[in-house]
Amino acid sequence: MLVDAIAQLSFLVQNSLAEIAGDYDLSLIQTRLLGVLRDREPTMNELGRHLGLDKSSTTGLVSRAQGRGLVARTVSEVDRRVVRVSITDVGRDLVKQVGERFTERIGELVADLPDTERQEFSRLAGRVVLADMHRHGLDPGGAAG
Amino acid sequence: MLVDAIAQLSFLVQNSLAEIAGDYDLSLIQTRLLGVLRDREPTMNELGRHLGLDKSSTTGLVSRAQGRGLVARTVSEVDRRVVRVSITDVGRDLVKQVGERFTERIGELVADLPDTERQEFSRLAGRVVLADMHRHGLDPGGAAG
DNA sequence: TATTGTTATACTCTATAACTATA
DNA sequence: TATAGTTATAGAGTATAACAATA
Repeated sequence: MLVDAIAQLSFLVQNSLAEIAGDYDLSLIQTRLLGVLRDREPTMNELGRHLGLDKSSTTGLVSRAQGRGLVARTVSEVDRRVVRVSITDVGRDLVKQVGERFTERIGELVADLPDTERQEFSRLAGRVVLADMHRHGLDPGGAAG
Repeated sequence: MLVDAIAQLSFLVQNSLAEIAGDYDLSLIQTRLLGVLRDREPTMNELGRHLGLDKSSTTGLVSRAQGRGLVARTVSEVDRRVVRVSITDVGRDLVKQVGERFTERIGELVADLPDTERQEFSRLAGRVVLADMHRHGLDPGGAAG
Protein backbone atom coordinates (compact mmCIF):
# COMPACT_ATOMS: atom_id res chain seq x y z
CA MET A 1 0.00 0.00 0.00
CA LEU A 2 1.18 3.49 -0.84
CA VAL A 3 1.08 4.96 2.64
CA ASP A 4 2.91 2.02 4.17
CA ALA A 5 5.64 2.07 1.56
CA ILE A 6 6.28 5.78 1.87
CA ALA A 7 6.05 5.78 5.66
CA GLN A 8 8.41 2.85 6.01
CA LEU A 9 10.83 4.35 3.55
CA SER A 10 10.90 7.56 5.55
CA PHE A 11 11.61 5.65 8.75
CA LEU A 12 14.34 3.74 6.97
CA VAL A 13 16.01 6.92 5.78
CA GLN A 14 15.67 8.72 9.11
CA ASN A 15 16.99 5.76 11.05
CA SER A 16 19.95 5.52 8.70
CA LEU A 17 20.77 9.16 9.19
CA ALA A 18 20.35 8.93 12.95
CA GLU A 19 22.61 5.91 13.08
CA ILE A 20 25.36 7.52 11.03
CA ALA A 21 25.13 10.78 12.97
CA GLY A 22 25.29 8.76 16.18
CA ASP A 23 28.68 7.41 15.13
CA TYR A 24 29.91 10.99 15.45
CA ASP A 25 27.98 11.61 18.67
CA LEU A 26 25.55 13.83 16.82
CA SER A 27 21.79 13.79 17.25
CA LEU A 28 19.50 14.38 14.28
CA ILE A 29 18.83 17.95 15.36
CA GLN A 30 22.52 18.70 15.90
CA THR A 31 23.17 17.33 12.42
CA ARG A 32 20.43 19.49 10.96
CA LEU A 33 21.90 22.48 12.79
CA LEU A 34 25.30 21.91 11.20
CA GLY A 35 23.64 21.24 7.85
CA VAL A 36 21.83 24.56 7.95
CA LEU A 37 25.01 26.41 8.92
CA ARG A 38 27.05 25.01 6.05
CA ASP A 39 26.00 27.83 3.76
CA ARG A 40 24.42 30.38 6.12
CA GLU A 41 25.31 32.52 9.12
CA PRO A 42 21.84 33.19 10.52
CA THR A 43 20.76 35.09 13.60
CA MET A 44 19.41 33.00 16.49
CA ASN A 45 15.97 34.11 15.41
CA GLU A 46 16.37 32.98 11.81
CA LEU A 47 17.98 29.75 12.92
CA GLY A 48 15.07 28.92 15.17
CA ARG A 49 12.63 29.51 12.34
CA HIS A 50 14.69 27.30 10.03
CA LEU A 51 14.66 24.47 12.51
CA GLY A 52 11.13 25.02 13.72
CA LEU A 53 12.27 25.57 17.30
CA ASP A 54 11.39 28.01 20.07
CA LYS A 55 14.06 30.61 20.73
CA SER A 56 14.91 29.07 24.09
CA SER A 57 15.36 25.66 22.46
CA THR A 58 17.62 27.24 19.88
CA THR A 59 19.70 28.84 22.60
CA GLY A 60 20.25 25.46 24.24
CA LEU A 61 20.95 23.65 20.99
CA VAL A 62 23.53 26.21 19.92
CA SER A 63 25.10 26.31 23.38
CA ARG A 64 25.66 22.56 23.44
CA ALA A 65 27.14 22.62 19.93
CA GLN A 66 29.31 25.58 20.90
CA GLY A 67 30.49 23.70 23.98
CA ARG A 68 31.78 21.01 21.63
CA GLY A 69 33.46 23.57 19.39
CA LEU A 70 31.18 22.89 16.44
CA VAL A 71 29.65 26.37 16.10
CA ALA A 72 30.44 29.92 17.22
CA ARG A 73 28.40 32.94 18.32
CA THR A 74 29.11 36.49 17.13
CA VAL A 75 27.34 39.55 18.45
CA SER A 76 26.19 41.78 15.59
CA GLU A 77 27.94 45.15 15.34
CA VAL A 78 24.93 46.95 13.93
CA ASP A 79 22.41 45.72 16.50
CA ARG A 80 24.02 44.50 19.69
CA ARG A 81 20.94 42.47 20.61
CA VAL A 82 21.47 40.20 17.63
CA VAL A 83 23.65 37.06 17.73
CA ARG A 84 24.84 35.35 14.56
CA VAL A 85 25.71 31.67 14.54
CA SER A 86 28.43 30.20 12.33
CA ILE A 87 29.93 26.76 11.85
CA THR A 88 33.56 26.12 12.85
CA ASP A 89 36.08 24.15 10.81
CA VAL A 90 35.62 21.22 13.17
CA GLY A 91 31.85 21.35 12.72
CA ARG A 92 32.17 21.64 8.97
CA ASP A 93 34.46 18.65 8.81
CA LEU A 94 32.07 16.62 10.94
CA VAL A 95 28.96 17.38 8.92
CA LYS A 96 30.90 16.68 5.74
CA GLN A 97 31.72 13.19 6.95
CA VAL A 98 28.14 12.54 8.00
CA GLY A 99 26.89 13.80 4.66
CA GLU A 100 29.24 11.57 2.72
CA ARG A 101 28.30 8.47 4.64
CA PHE A 102 24.62 9.35 4.36
CA THR A 103 24.98 9.64 0.59
CA GLU A 104 26.66 6.24 0.52
CA ARG A 105 23.89 4.73 2.58
CA ILE A 106 21.12 6.08 0.38
CA GLY A 107 23.04 4.70 -2.56
CA GLU A 108 23.03 1.27 -0.92
CA LEU A 109 19.31 1.50 -0.25
CA VAL A 110 18.48 2.02 -3.91
CA ALA A 111 21.33 -0.14 -5.20
CA ASP A 112 18.97 -2.93 -6.22
CA LEU A 113 16.97 -0.70 -8.54
CA PRO A 114 18.03 -0.67 -12.19
CA ASP A 115 19.37 2.70 -13.35
CA THR A 116 16.16 3.68 -15.13
CA GLU A 117 13.98 3.00 -12.12
CA ARG A 118 16.38 4.68 -9.76
CA GLN A 119 16.23 7.83 -11.86
CA GLU A 120 12.48 7.59 -12.06
CA PHE A 121 12.24 7.21 -8.31
CA SER A 122 14.47 10.21 -7.72
CA ARG A 123 12.43 12.27 -10.18
CA LEU A 124 9.15 11.38 -8.50
CA ALA A 125 10.45 12.01 -5.00
CA GLY A 126 11.76 15.37 -6.11
CA ARG A 127 8.45 16.21 -7.67
CA VAL A 128 6.52 15.41 -4.49
CA VAL A 129 8.88 17.57 -2.44
CA LEU A 130 8.65 20.40 -4.96
CA ALA A 131 4.87 20.27 -5.03
CA ASP A 132 4.77 20.51 -1.25
CA MET A 133 7.12 23.50 -1.22
CA HIS A 134 4.91 25.27 -3.72
CA ARG A 135 1.85 24.38 -1.68
CA HIS A 136 3.43 26.18 1.26
CA GLY A 137 5.80 29.10 1.27
CA LEU A 138 8.81 27.73 -0.64
CA ASP A 139 12.38 27.55 0.83
CA PRO A 140 14.48 24.47 0.04
CA GLY A 141 15.43 23.97 3.72
CA GLY A 142 18.67 22.41 4.84
CA ALA A 143 18.69 18.88 6.19
CA ALA A 144 21.91 16.89 6.01
CA GLY A 145 21.92 15.91 2.38
CA MET B 1 19.90 14.88 -6.89
CA LEU B 2 18.76 11.49 -5.64
CA VAL B 3 20.00 11.78 -2.08
CA ASP B 4 18.49 15.22 -1.60
CA ALA B 5 15.12 14.18 -2.97
CA ILE B 6 14.86 11.08 -0.82
CA ALA B 7 16.18 12.81 2.28
CA GLN B 8 13.83 15.74 1.92
CA LEU B 9 10.90 13.46 1.25
CA SER B 10 11.66 11.53 4.41
CA PHE B 11 11.78 14.75 6.43
CA LEU B 12 8.52 15.83 4.87
CA VAL B 13 6.81 12.59 5.81
CA GLN B 14 8.25 12.49 9.32
CA ASN B 15 7.32 16.10 9.99
CA SER B 16 3.80 15.45 8.77
CA LEU B 17 3.44 12.49 11.08
CA ALA B 18 4.94 14.35 14.03
CA GLU B 19 2.58 17.25 13.45
CA ILE B 20 -0.51 15.08 13.27
CA ALA B 21 0.54 13.03 16.29
CA GLY B 22 1.18 16.26 18.15
CA ASP B 23 -2.46 17.22 17.69
CA TYR B 24 -3.23 14.24 19.94
CA ASP B 25 -0.38 15.01 22.34
CA LEU B 26 1.54 12.05 21.03
CA SER B 27 5.26 12.04 20.23
CA LEU B 28 6.60 10.04 17.29
CA ILE B 29 7.86 7.30 19.57
CA GLN B 30 4.55 7.09 21.48
CA THR B 31 2.78 6.82 18.13
CA ARG B 32 5.14 4.07 17.02
CA LEU B 33 4.55 2.30 20.33
CA LEU B 34 0.79 2.32 19.79
CA GLY B 35 1.29 1.31 16.14
CA VAL B 36 3.31 -1.73 17.14
CA LEU B 37 0.74 -2.74 19.75
CA ARG B 38 -2.19 -2.63 17.32
CA ASP B 39 -1.62 -6.23 16.31
CA ARG B 40 0.78 -7.56 18.93
CA GLU B 41 1.02 -8.09 22.67
CA PRO B 42 4.78 -8.29 23.08
CA THR B 43 6.91 -8.69 26.17
CA MET B 44 8.88 -5.62 27.28
CA ASN B 45 11.91 -7.31 25.81
CA GLU B 46 10.35 -7.87 22.40
CA LEU B 47 8.90 -4.38 22.41
CA GLY B 48 12.28 -2.82 23.06
CA ARG B 49 13.77 -4.75 20.19
CA HIS B 50 10.94 -3.67 17.89
CA LEU B 51 11.46 -0.03 18.72
CA GLY B 52 15.23 -0.21 18.90
CA LEU B 53 15.27 0.95 22.51
CA ASP B 54 17.16 -0.07 25.61
CA LYS B 55 15.05 -1.97 28.14
CA SER B 56 15.16 0.94 30.58
CA SER B 57 13.94 3.32 27.89
CA THR B 58 11.15 0.90 27.07
CA THR B 59 10.12 0.81 30.73
CA GLY B 60 9.81 4.59 30.81
CA LEU B 61 8.01 4.82 27.48
CA VAL B 62 5.45 2.22 28.48
CA SER B 63 5.01 3.74 31.94
CA ARG B 64 4.18 7.17 30.52
CA ALA B 65 1.73 5.66 28.03
CA GLN B 66 0.21 3.56 30.81
CA GLY B 67 -0.15 6.67 32.94
CA ARG B 68 -2.30 8.12 30.17
CA GLY B 69 -4.35 4.95 29.93
CA LEU B 70 -3.13 4.11 26.43
CA VAL B 71 -1.51 0.76 27.21
CA ALA B 72 -1.60 -1.87 29.95
CA ARG B 73 0.91 -4.21 31.58
CA THR B 74 0.16 -7.87 32.35
CA VAL B 75 2.52 -10.16 34.26
CA SER B 76 2.91 -13.48 32.45
CA GLU B 77 1.45 -16.50 34.22
CA VAL B 78 4.03 -18.93 32.86
CA ASP B 79 7.10 -16.86 33.70
CA ARG B 80 6.47 -14.27 36.37
CA ARG B 81 9.51 -12.24 35.33
CA VAL B 82 7.89 -11.45 31.99
CA VAL B 83 5.59 -8.47 31.40
CA ARG B 84 3.34 -8.26 28.36
CA VAL B 85 2.22 -4.91 26.99
CA SER B 86 -1.16 -4.41 25.34
CA ILE B 87 -3.02 -1.45 23.88
CA THR B 88 -6.21 -0.21 25.56
CA ASP B 89 -9.38 0.80 23.73
CA VAL B 90 -8.47 4.44 24.30
CA GLY B 91 -5.02 3.88 22.83
CA ARG B 92 -6.44 1.98 19.88
CA ASP B 93 -8.90 4.73 19.12
CA LEU B 94 -6.16 7.34 19.31
CA VAL B 95 -3.75 5.56 16.97
CA LYS B 96 -6.61 4.88 14.58
CA GLN B 97 -7.33 8.60 14.28
CA VAL B 98 -3.65 9.42 13.81
CA GLY B 99 -3.37 6.70 11.18
CA GLU B 100 -6.34 7.98 9.24
CA ARG B 101 -5.13 11.54 9.19
CA PHE B 102 -1.64 10.37 8.26
CA THR B 103 -3.06 8.44 5.32
CA GLU B 104 -4.94 11.54 4.20
CA ARG B 105 -1.81 13.64 4.44
CA ILE B 106 0.28 11.24 2.40
CA GLY B 107 -2.51 11.26 -0.14
CA GLU B 108 -2.27 15.03 -0.33
CA LEU B 109 1.48 14.88 -0.76
CA VAL B 110 1.26 12.68 -3.84
CA ALA B 111 -1.99 14.22 -5.09
CA ASP B 112 -0.23 16.07 -7.90
CA LEU B 113 1.16 12.90 -9.43
CA PRO B 114 -0.90 11.30 -12.19
CA ASP B 115 -2.26 7.87 -11.25
CA THR B 116 0.33 5.97 -13.22
CA GLU B 117 3.23 7.78 -11.63
CA ARG B 118 1.75 7.52 -8.17
CA GLN B 119 1.52 3.76 -8.55
CA GLU B 120 5.03 3.61 -9.92
CA PHE B 121 6.29 5.66 -7.00
CA SER B 122 4.57 3.41 -4.49
CA ARG B 123 5.94 0.33 -6.19
CA LEU B 124 9.50 1.65 -6.17
CA ALA B 125 9.32 2.78 -2.54
CA GLY B 126 7.97 -0.63 -1.55
CA ARG B 127 10.75 -2.30 -3.45
CA VAL B 128 13.46 -0.29 -1.69
CA VAL B 129 11.96 -1.11 1.70
CA LEU B 130 11.65 -4.78 0.80
CA ALA B 131 15.22 -4.96 -0.43
CA ASP B 132 16.44 -3.47 2.83
CA MET B 133 14.44 -5.93 4.91
CA HIS B 134 15.95 -8.80 2.96
CA ARG B 135 19.39 -7.31 3.37
CA HIS B 136 18.89 -7.45 7.13
CA GLY B 137 16.82 -9.85 9.15
CA LEU B 138 13.30 -9.32 7.76
CA ASP B 139 10.30 -8.23 9.92
CA PRO B 140 7.81 -5.72 8.49
CA GLY B 141 8.02 -3.43 11.54
CA GLY B 142 5.16 -1.23 12.69
CA ALA B 143 5.19 2.50 12.08
CA ALA B 144 1.88 4.31 12.06
CA GLY B 145 0.61 3.40 8.65
C1' DT C 1 23.85 -18.09 37.85
C1' DA C 2 21.19 -16.14 34.11
C1' DT C 3 17.26 -13.51 32.58
C1' DT C 4 13.45 -10.00 32.86
C1' DG C 5 12.24 -5.86 34.11
C1' DT C 6 12.65 -1.60 37.16
C1' DT C 7 15.11 2.13 39.45
C1' DA C 8 18.72 5.68 39.96
C1' DT C 9 21.13 8.88 37.52
C1' DA C 10 22.62 11.87 33.89
C1' DC C 11 22.22 14.09 29.62
C1' DT C 12 19.78 15.92 25.31
C1' DC C 13 15.88 18.12 23.58
C1' DT C 14 11.82 20.83 23.93
C1' DA C 15 8.48 24.50 25.52
C1' DT C 16 6.64 28.27 28.67
C1' DA C 17 7.48 32.09 31.42
C1' DA C 18 10.39 35.42 33.41
C1' DC C 19 14.33 38.03 32.76
C1' DT C 20 18.34 41.15 30.67
C1' DA C 21 20.17 44.06 27.33
C1' DT C 22 19.56 46.85 23.51
C1' DA C 23 16.83 49.54 20.42
C1' DT D 1 7.75 49.96 24.79
C1' DA D 2 9.28 46.40 21.64
C1' DT D 3 12.68 43.07 20.19
C1' DA D 4 16.66 39.58 20.58
C1' DG D 5 18.36 36.41 23.22
C1' DT D 6 19.19 33.95 27.79
C1' DT D 7 17.88 31.75 32.06
C1' DA D 8 14.84 29.06 35.14
C1' DT D 9 12.08 25.36 35.24
C1' DA D 10 9.62 21.26 33.93
C1' DG D 11 8.87 17.23 31.36
C1' DA D 12 9.75 13.60 27.54
C1' DG D 13 13.04 10.56 25.81
C1' DT D 14 17.33 8.08 25.90
C1' DA D 15 21.31 5.20 27.81
C1' DT D 16 24.36 3.04 31.48
C1' DA D 17 24.74 0.85 35.69
C1' DA D 18 22.93 -1.09 39.74
C1' DC D 19 19.21 -3.58 41.56
C1' DA D 20 15.10 -7.02 42.60
C1' DA D 21 12.50 -10.92 41.44
C1' DT D 22 12.13 -15.08 39.19
C1' DA D 23 13.92 -18.95 36.75
